[in-house]
This record gives sequence, structure tokens and C-alpha cells, in this order.
Amino acid sequence: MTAVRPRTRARRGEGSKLREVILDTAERLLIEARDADAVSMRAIADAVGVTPPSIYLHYADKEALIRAVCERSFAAFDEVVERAGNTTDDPVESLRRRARAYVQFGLDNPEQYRILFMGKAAGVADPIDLSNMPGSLAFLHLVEAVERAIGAGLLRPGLEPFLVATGLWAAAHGMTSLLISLPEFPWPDVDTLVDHVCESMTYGLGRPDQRKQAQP
Amino acid sequence: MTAVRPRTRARRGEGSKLREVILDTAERLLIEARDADAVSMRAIADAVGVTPPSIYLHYADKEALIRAVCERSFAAFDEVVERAGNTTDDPVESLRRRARAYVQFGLDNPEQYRILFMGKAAGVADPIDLSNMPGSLAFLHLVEAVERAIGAGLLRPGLEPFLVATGLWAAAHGMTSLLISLPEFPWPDVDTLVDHVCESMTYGLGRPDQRKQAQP
DNA sequence: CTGCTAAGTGAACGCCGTTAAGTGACAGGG
DNA sequence: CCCTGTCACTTAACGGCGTTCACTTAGCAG
Repeated sequence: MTAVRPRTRARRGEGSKLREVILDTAERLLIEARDADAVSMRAIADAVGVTPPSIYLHYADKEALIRAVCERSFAAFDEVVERAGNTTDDPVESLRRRARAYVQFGLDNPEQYRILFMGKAAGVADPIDLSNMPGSLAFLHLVEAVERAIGAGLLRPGLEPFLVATGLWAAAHGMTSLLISLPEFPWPDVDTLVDHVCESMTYGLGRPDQRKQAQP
Repeated sequence: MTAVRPRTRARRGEGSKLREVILDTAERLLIEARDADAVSMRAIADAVGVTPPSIYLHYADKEALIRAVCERSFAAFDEVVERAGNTTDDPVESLRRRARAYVQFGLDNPEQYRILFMGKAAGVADPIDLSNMPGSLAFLHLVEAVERAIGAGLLRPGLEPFLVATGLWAAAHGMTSLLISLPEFPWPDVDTLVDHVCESMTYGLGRPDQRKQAQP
């Protein structure tokens, strides 16, 4: 019962203003409910002050609306991570700051993160367009950051940047994902965890003197 | 249309046999649909050969039934990972084999994994009982495996086994989770990825000579 | 055979996402 | 000033969902 039909009809040619209002409202309800299934089209329509079919004038279906919400939330994702990475000149420290920013951003937008990165796989019928995903650009920038670290001689030469970036992404995502889905686990402090994992991946958990072989 | 009411009423005292039949059927439909939402109680009842209310004689609600399916699928999880870890005497190699087994088990039971480890956080009202989760025992065993590796002098002394185990878990989960949710990403071969991440976490991505400091 | 009770069924409730058809207001032309 | 087209929306409904309640039927003990 947030706003029950106070809305006045839009003027001619301004029908698409409703699109924005719906998006804002859906985002608010999604954040409040922390669960897309618990946000019904009817509830969104009610909160906007409109009837349910009006939503379909602007969004094909519920999934499209929810995805629009998530994509807008994550529009700033790449930029935030990039900015965090650019606060230092040390390419390895930069990677650590990127990881921190990644995890924090996910935790700040948990349901959106869950829908975008932890949802059910798209069917073979309508596969996700990876290139349009908000995270794609961020991943490309991560690959570049890895290349800089290798180029600076701080990571082992010969490492494949793509493979390294994929591994770093998986590690950051793993922390984010588990923190979102299993909050009752006795997690250490988030930054402690992120720093530990970055430290592990940079310097290794193994004793240097026990090192068997360093692959190229 | 898999089996439309061929079922004969159970004998007296054997009502709980239906419980197992429902569980088997729900598991089958869940695997087929790869999506719990797409498996309706009515569809399960139909496939069993029974009416929907009968399910509620054995399971409180749909969530309880689906969770029962997932928990049964993951009953063998800890054992599988342990067995994989016990195929070598080298404690570090053992960790790598555990990671491989973890990821593979998740990929073999993707929807169950997604529900158990990538679901929405339980509300504050009814928090998940972590100690009863199938993964809890596996995590404890992972902590022990880490302790053995430290005890054998293969990992840096002074490392906190719990923190290390949490980081390894996050890394393994991150790969599993992303592989499940974003199959259209150009993933490297799964074992290549797992091995790379394990290698990174063991020996580090950094050049040994560039090492700054080794935290205790 | 009778009666008890376990093992189900039938029918309904209120919700959901979605669609087809209808309506009313407003801008522009005559 | 009124007519008319069309844009912005509503009304009403469909089929499906999880779930509940009242009811019935079938197997067994006595």
C-alpha cells in the first residue's frame, strides 16, 4: 500500500514517461522484497497507480522489466570497478582494489546481482546476449588490468591474461555469491576475506621453499 | 504425460511409501526442467498418479519438497569430495582433487546446486539451519584438509585454516556458480580452469622475485 | 459383517502473469 | 466549435499456480 492510484493520465506524446516510473517503482519494490518472485506485476502497477496491462505497453513481460531494473542498477558497475582500480599505480594492488569494489558492489545490489549472475541458465532457445550484459565490459577491463600487471613484470610472464582474468572473476564472484546466498555462515569480515583471497592468488598459499615448479 | 494415474492406493501402514515416490518423481522432473519454478505441484502429482493434496500429507509445502530433493542429491556430496581428496598422499594435490570433485559434482547436479548454494537468502524469520546443510560436513572436512596441508609444512605456517578454507570454497564455488549460470561465456575447459585457480592459490600468480612480503 | 481410521480425492480460494477488447481524453483539421 | 483519430490507458477475463478444507473410499481388526 505505497501509492494507490494517485496517478493522472499522461499527456499526449508523454506516454513513455510511465516507462521510467514503472522502472523506478519496480526497482524500489525489488530492493524492498529482496526477491523478484515476491514482486508481482499487480503490486508494481498498484504502486505506480496504474492497472497491470499498462506495464505491458512498455515492457514485453515481467522478465524484461526485472532485467531492465538489474541492468540499470549495474550500468555503473564497470565504472565503479574501474575507478577503484585506478586509485593506485601498482597493477597488482589495483587488481585487489578492483576485487574489493566488485564484491562490495554486488553486496550493495544483492538481488540484482543474484538475478544477473546467479540466475538459471538461459534456455538454448533464447540465450543471453553476453555482449550486452553489463558485466561484459567490466570483464574486458579486467583482462586489460591483468595484461598490465603481466606487462609490468609483476605477474609471471607467459600467463594467459584471459585465463587469469577468468580465475580472478570466479574468485570474486564466489565470495560475492556465497555472501549473498548464505548470510548465516560465520563469514569473516568481507575485506579480510577479499584481501586474503587476493593475497593467496598473488603470492600463493604454499611455502615458497616448497614450491615444486612454476609453470610458465 | 509421463504417468497419468496408474497408481493404486497404498496398503494400510504403507502410506509413507508415497513419500519416496513423490521424492523420486520430483527429482526427475526437476532434472528434466532444470528449473524448480517450472515444476508444478500439479505436474508432480500427475506424474506420480495422485492428486495434488496428497503431496501435502508428506511435505509441508513445495519448498520443503524441493529442498528434500536437493538434500538427497547432495547427501553423497561430502563423501565424493572426501574420496577424491583421498586419492593422493600429497595434501596440496589433495586440495586440488577436492576442488575438481566439488566443481564436477555441482555441474552434475546444477539445479540442486543452484537452489542450495545460489538461492535467495533465507529470511530472518526462518534462517537456514547451516548445521543441517549437506555442505556443512564437507566444509569441516575442507578445513581439516587445509590443516593437514599446513601441518605437513606445505602451506605457510601461521595461516588460519578457517580463512584459507573459506577462500578455497569461494573459489571453487565461484567457478561452479558461473559455469552453471552463464554457460554461454567462452569458458576454458573446466579442469583447465580449476587447475589454474588451484595453481594460482598454491603458488601465486606473482613472480616469486617480485614478492613484497609474506604475511604470516 | 461392522466399524475405525489411514489414505487418499473433489472442489474451491486467492494469487499469479498475461491478453483481447473496449473506453475516454485530447490534439488537430474542417 | 465540433468532429475524428489515436494515444493512453482500463475492464474483464483466461489459464495456471500453491494451498486448504471438507469429504470419501478402501483396507484391516474384531
